[in-house]
Amino acid sequence: MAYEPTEHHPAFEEYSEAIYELAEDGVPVIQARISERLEVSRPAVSEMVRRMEREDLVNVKADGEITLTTDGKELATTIVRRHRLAECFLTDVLGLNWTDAHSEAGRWEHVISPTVEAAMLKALGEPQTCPHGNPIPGSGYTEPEDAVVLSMIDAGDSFTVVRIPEELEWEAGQLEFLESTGLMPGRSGVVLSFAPDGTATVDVGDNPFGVGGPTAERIVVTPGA
Amino acid sequence: MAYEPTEHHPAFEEYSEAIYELAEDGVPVIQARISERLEVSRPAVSEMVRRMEREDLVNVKADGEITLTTDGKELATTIVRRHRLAECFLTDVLGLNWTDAHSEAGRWEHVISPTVEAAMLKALGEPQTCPHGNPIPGSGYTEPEDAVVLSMIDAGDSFTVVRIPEELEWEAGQLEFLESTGLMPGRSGVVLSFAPDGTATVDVGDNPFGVGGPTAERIVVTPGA
DNA sequence: TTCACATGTTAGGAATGCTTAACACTTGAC
DNA sequence: GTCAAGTGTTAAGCATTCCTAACATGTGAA
Repeated sequence: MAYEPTEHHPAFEEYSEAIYELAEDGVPVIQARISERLEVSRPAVSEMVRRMEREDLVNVKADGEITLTTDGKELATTIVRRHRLAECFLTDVLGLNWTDAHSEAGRWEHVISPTVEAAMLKALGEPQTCPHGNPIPGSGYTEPEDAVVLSMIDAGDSFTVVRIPEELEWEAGQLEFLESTGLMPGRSGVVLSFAPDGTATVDVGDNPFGVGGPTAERIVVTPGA
Repeated sequence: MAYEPTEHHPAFEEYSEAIYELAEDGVPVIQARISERLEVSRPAVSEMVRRMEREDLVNVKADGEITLTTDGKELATTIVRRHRLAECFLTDVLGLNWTDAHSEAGRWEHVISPTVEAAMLKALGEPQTCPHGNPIPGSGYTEPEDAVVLSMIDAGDSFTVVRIPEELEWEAGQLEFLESTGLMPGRSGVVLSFAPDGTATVDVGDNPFGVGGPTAERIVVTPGA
């Protein structure tokens, strides 16, 4: 890796991760989106993108789209891998809930060394996804081919949750809600109905509850139980 | 706690910890010692001490000795506790060696939350010392009353290792050496001889080996096997 | 007594990463 | 065509934390 995390540029790690995850979520990777995801001003992003370009971590296309270079991708996948591994570890070994695990992992990802990463991977039995179903880079995980978003399921049909995209994890209260309702990877349920505004009413075993349209358009599921 | 670690002054945590450990090791707590332990310039320490004084984390006596205030002590014990807990966790749960655990913990101490701290404490069965035998603040640990430094043991007498002070952990290669020879807390051995320069030759089961004078004056042991 | 060494401080500067204010440009809606 | 919204940039500045160079001061040894 050209860029060494030990060089102490935590911001490069944070920005690379954000760029990687925006692309993963299918969001156009432009400065404005990074600004929102990281909750920093647009000038801050502008400056940081320029510096990352200078360090050959990203390229900026003529239309403003930002892509990771080989080095940038290596840095990003390292951080994302450590983040998701840490989430697994925090939930499985230390018993944290989703919300706590997510926010903790946001700090842990910057202090985990290759040694610890290897030890965690071994202790966890080489998991392929984080607790929310997002793939751990390098694990060889591939999403089921018939994966669709929840809003594509017909009313009355059943589904199985595949993953809660990173984008939703950043919305306040979202993880608490999803965990409390049981709408988590591996669980199956039925779409009871759709409201005109796109809100889905689903049942995953306990009580039926509503899932807002934008959320239903992001949660990835497979058809069938 | 008056000072909130979330206020993003990681240096305050580092300096408080250094001050706490210097005092614990019996080293006079002055700026020059902090400068050496943290490997930063003396002007940097001078400035930081002034800022910590302003934030009511430390007091500076007329003779230059630095003491932690109530708030400073609270911050320091929090960080030291997390550091030593992390060392236990990294060695016991993830199987790291002493050296790796020590350097990892130096980063982990700044990202461990109260939630994770509680979970680690539970997972480890409420340990009272770190792997090197140093007390975990708040655990209620008290050092054996007959504890002395290794250099005080008479040649020919046996001893049991109590702890490797933090001071030695910062010396390059020291932890590797001690771990490889088996000179670790709980292990017993015999002092075979002392050289005129203070070097001790000891045997803790395998092959006899020499321990330098300054090191022998710092390792804490109890007389007897 | 004098000199060296240790210690602390001042002054000036740099890197990182953030802010707000202001401006320029594009694009879609009307 | 115009206007508003969205996007990116420049400029100026601030907080944190470090650096080197230079200087002041105290203390112990020769």
